[in-house]
Amino acid sequence: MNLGFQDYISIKLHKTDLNLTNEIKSRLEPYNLAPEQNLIMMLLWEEDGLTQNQLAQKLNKDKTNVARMASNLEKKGFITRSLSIEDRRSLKLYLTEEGKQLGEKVIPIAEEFNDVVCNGITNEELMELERILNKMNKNVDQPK
Amino acid sequence: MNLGFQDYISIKLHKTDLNLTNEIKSRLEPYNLAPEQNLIMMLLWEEDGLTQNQLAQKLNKDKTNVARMASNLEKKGFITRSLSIEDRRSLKLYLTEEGKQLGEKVIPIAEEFNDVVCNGITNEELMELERILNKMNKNVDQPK
DNA sequence: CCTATATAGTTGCTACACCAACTTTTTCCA
DNA sequence: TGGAAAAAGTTGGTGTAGCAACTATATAGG
Repeated sequence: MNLGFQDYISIKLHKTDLNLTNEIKSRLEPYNLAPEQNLIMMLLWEEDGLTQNQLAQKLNKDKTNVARMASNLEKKGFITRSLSIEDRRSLKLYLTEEGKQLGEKVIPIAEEFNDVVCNGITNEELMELERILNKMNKNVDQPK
Repeated sequence: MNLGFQDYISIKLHKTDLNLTNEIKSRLEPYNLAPEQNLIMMLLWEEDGLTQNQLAQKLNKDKTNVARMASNLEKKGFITRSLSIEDRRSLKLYLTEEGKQLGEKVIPIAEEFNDVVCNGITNEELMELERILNKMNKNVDQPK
């Protein structure tokens, strides 16, 4: 076969991902929010009071990462963590007033970023892209 | 607009990238090679004697990462680093015998991985995917 | 019931990823 | 030609990312 470095689709994907991550990182910097911390906040803005475990599943991440990111968000004052009453093993994350207000500034930034990324790309292309990404995910079978 | 968490294309891309990275990571583990270290090796297997700076450009990465990865590869015995004669600021990386032999085992792994990722995906789809990724890269304008 | 197992979270470890600040050469031009 | 600016690497700092091993709680079966 003999593929060259440029021929690996995973490498191209990886580069694009890094590119996008860098861009959103710089856009969020003024708000003292790192990209992955923002993902947690986005989920909390949609539904307050999620546990770390629920977040880990939605984000598809190792629970250790979520724990550390949540800890950082708590230090920054955007959320509080309290033991769940139903299950005292788990921590529920709640937005602080500051965290709620942050959403009003940051959500528009995220939507604007999405617009920029999708500029000149049709809906059909986006759906095609999703379809292909899903195929790849299934192919490597890390079950989400 | 009010996008939900699931609607951001960059998030989907990111998840797929992490998925693929995890898979190749576990495949390379038996060879004592981390995914990004492997990218450096792939470039050296194509062309021995590249400088760290050249690698950083090809990989689209910060020079600090390349420096540390190269240092790790040196510790593992896969490469040596020597000052360039033409420009004594730069370090050239050369494969050791062990590094060369590693390629004969790892390149097939990488190609097999690529096959798995692309399973059930047509060439047209791959080209479409690349086209869209390129658009996104241009849109965020990190000039590659 | 009460131990075996599972689950939520934390800590320690390695590997990216980028920035800022620094050293050492090189280059450029006034 | 000599000093400013640029370029290649390194170091230190923060923020992911996943694994292994650990604590604490919850659940299930004998």
